[in-house]
Order: sequence, then C-alpha cells, then structure tokens
Amino acid sequence: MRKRGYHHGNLRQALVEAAFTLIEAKGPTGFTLSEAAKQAGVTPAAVYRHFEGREDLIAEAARQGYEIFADLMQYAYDKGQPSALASFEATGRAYLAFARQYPGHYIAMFESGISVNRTSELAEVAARARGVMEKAAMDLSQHIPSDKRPPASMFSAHIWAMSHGVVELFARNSPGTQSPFSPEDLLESGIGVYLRGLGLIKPDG
Amino acid sequence: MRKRGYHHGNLRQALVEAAFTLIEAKGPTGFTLSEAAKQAGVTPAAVYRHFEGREDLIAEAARQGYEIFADLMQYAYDKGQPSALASFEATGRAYLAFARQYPGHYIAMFESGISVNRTSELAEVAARARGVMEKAAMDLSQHIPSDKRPPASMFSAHIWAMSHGVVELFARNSPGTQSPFSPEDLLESGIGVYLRGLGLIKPDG
DNA sequence: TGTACATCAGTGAACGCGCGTTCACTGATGTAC
DNA sequence: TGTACATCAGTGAACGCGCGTTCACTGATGTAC
Repeated sequence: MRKRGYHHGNLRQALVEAAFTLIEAKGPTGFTLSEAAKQAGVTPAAVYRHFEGREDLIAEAARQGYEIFADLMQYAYDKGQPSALASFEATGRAYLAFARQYPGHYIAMFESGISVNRTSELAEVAARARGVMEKAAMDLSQHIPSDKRPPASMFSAHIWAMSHGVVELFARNSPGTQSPFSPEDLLESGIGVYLRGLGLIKPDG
Repeated sequence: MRKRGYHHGNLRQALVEAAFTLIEAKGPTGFTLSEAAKQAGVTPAAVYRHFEGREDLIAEAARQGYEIFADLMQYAYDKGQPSALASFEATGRAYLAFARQYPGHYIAMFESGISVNRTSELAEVAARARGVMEKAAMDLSQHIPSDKRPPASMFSAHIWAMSHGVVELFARNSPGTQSPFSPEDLLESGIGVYLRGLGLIKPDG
C-alpha cells in the first residue's frame, strides 16, 4: 500500500524508474530531470533531495542496471555448471535477454555516455559483470589445446562485441532492422559458429 | 582560395563539416545547430538557407557518411578480387578503418538516432553499403558445402554485429576500454575464429 | 495518551541559459543591355 | 566597358520554450517527555 501525501514515500526509486521509462522511450538524449520529476508526480526541485543532479540520477540508473545484469549473468553461469559450455551459452542468452527485458537499463548503461569510472560503486559492479563473462570464457577456453588458445579476455571480448552489436543493430529500430532473423537466432548462431571456430563444439553440432 | 565576405561561398558543406566535428567531440546529443553555425562563422539563421532544420543537417551528415562508407567498402571488395576470402577480409578491415578515420560520420550514421528511411536518398546509399557487405559474404559462402551453409544475410549480419560491437565497446571511451587488445586485433582475430568455424580457413590458418 | 518540537522531504517562484526557429532586412554578386 | 536591376545568401533582433539549478519556505512525520 503506497502512501501518497505531502511526502512521497519512495521518491528516490520512483525517479530512477521514471528515468528508465523515459530513457527507453526517447533515448538518453530525450531524458530530462524535469520530466522524470513530473512523471513521479513531484516538482523538479524535489529531485535534489535525492540526487546531486541530472548526471547523478542517470549514473544511479546505470548502476542498478549493472547490478541486475551482473546478477542475471551470474545466475546463468551457475545454472550451466558444471559444464563450461553450458555456462557459457547460458550467459550469452542471458545477455540478450537482459537487453530485451530491460532496454532502459541497457541504454543507461551503454549509451548514456556516463563513464563506468564515475564512481567506485559503479566501477565495481561493472567489473563484477565483466568478471562473470570472463570467467565463463576462461572455463571454456581450458578445453582448447593451449597452443591455439586465445587469451580468455580476448575470447570474451569477441562474444561481448557480437552480443552488443546484435543488440544495437538488430534488436532496435536501427539500420539493420530489415534483417529477417530474430536477434536471438542471430546471436545464438553467431556464437555457435564462433565456438566451432575454436574447436569447442563439433563441426556439425 | 576561399572567398570570405558577406557570402560564405560554400556554407552548406562547411556546416556539414562542423557537424562532424561537433558530433565527434560531444556525441549526437551535444550537437547543436547554433554551435555548428557559429563554427562556420555564420548566424544560426543562415543555416535555414541550406537545410530545413537541425534534423535535416544531421541527416545530410549521415548521408555523406554512408556515401564514403559504401565507397570504401566497394573499394576494399574490388581490391580483394578475385579471391572471395581476400575481398571479405578487406571489407572487414575497411569497416574498422572507416569507424576510426571518420568517427563523426560513423556516429552520425549509427548513433544519432536518425532513421535510414528518413529520405529515399539516405535509404539508397545505406542499402548500397549493406549490399557490398552482403555480396562479400555471399561470394565467400559459396565455398561452404551447401548443407552447412548459413544464409549469406545471416553470415554478413554476424560480421556486421561483431564489427559494430568492437567499435562501440573497444574503439571509444566506453565500458570495455580496459581491454589490452587493439580494436584492429580484436576484430581481425574475431573474424578469423568465425571463419574457421565456417570451415572457410584452415584450423591452424 | 497528548503535546511540543526537531527533522527534513516536499513546494513554488525565480534565475539565467542556450536552444531552434521566424522575420523583415540588407548588401554582395552576377547578368542584361 | 559601364550602369540598372534581379537574385538570394547572409544579418540581427526577437520569440517562446524547456532546461537544470537555487532558494527561502512550509507542512507532514516521528520522537521526547
């Protein structure tokens, strides 16, 4: 039961959620502090009781996004264990699922222009998320003969790049919209080919 | 020799170039018509002799970007001929080279939020660029046994996604900046693994 | 349980700013004769 | 070659707008006694 009087009760979080909605609808450009306040039913000045300003609000939105993201990746990883391959593939699917399910979060994290090094809190949670991706890659790369094994951080960078590219180009109203394939199919098949290239799954697998 | 009096001489192009500079420096968000005018040494109102408004100017910047992009891709393709593999790899390198050499153009094309379907001119040149990528993929996929050959448009979408992802995550001041690998190495190795996955280059190639 | 009071999350008015856009204008350029 | 004139790319002032931010304030809440 929400209280709604002079005091909002949970304005801070309401503002963050308004930010997600606005960022999702209009992009990081379209997001304004005033409109977020309005959507939360509050004067723009009230925002300053909870955030230092516009940037700080966006940074908090990004932080929450990374938090969820890291949790989902960790969960996917755990669920795939003890198979390195299953864990790896699960994190790939989790990546795309996150981008689709939390578009506002995703945009705040990757397209809002705020630096991951803005605060130590933000840097830490981003590092945690990246850590899961790298762990998954590391585990899996143990199965590659060491002489032809790429560094795990390169491996995970490739997958991250392809995932991000699929999201940006094919999971939005972007240039590649025309594609007859769903982002999910595109990413899954792309990762499949890549893993075959590393000899990690069978040629006809 | 430039003429510089009451009449600018080539204001239209000067404005487009100011747009590239500003977009590169401050992102599509930071770009303002007024500042572009100022940078071209002209009153904001003068812009309206050449463009319908802010959006129209950005769209022209994007169009010129696609024009250069399509030309570079075509050139790379031609240069690799008659080898399908050489053509393909050359277009991959050309993609990244374009993104690095023309960051303002790249951002106007892919991050400014203008739709490729805004005008037929823009749609056409974008289609031309995509056409080269797909042709390169198509040629190369002829070398894959037809039973395990993915559709060329999927193939090219994978490469495009990885290329775009590398640009966005590792060739800018973005989340992945930490990576110890250069974007060029990352993309080249990523495409290499991918092609190996398709059986298009030797396992130890 | 009731009262006095401190706390602090909100208000609302005001600010200066730069934005995109419009308008009547002006003055440089180029062409006709 | 010189003059009259049409063209049109620029000016500069003005507009309304929404922005982020500040400030003194007010009124709801929660606590001490």
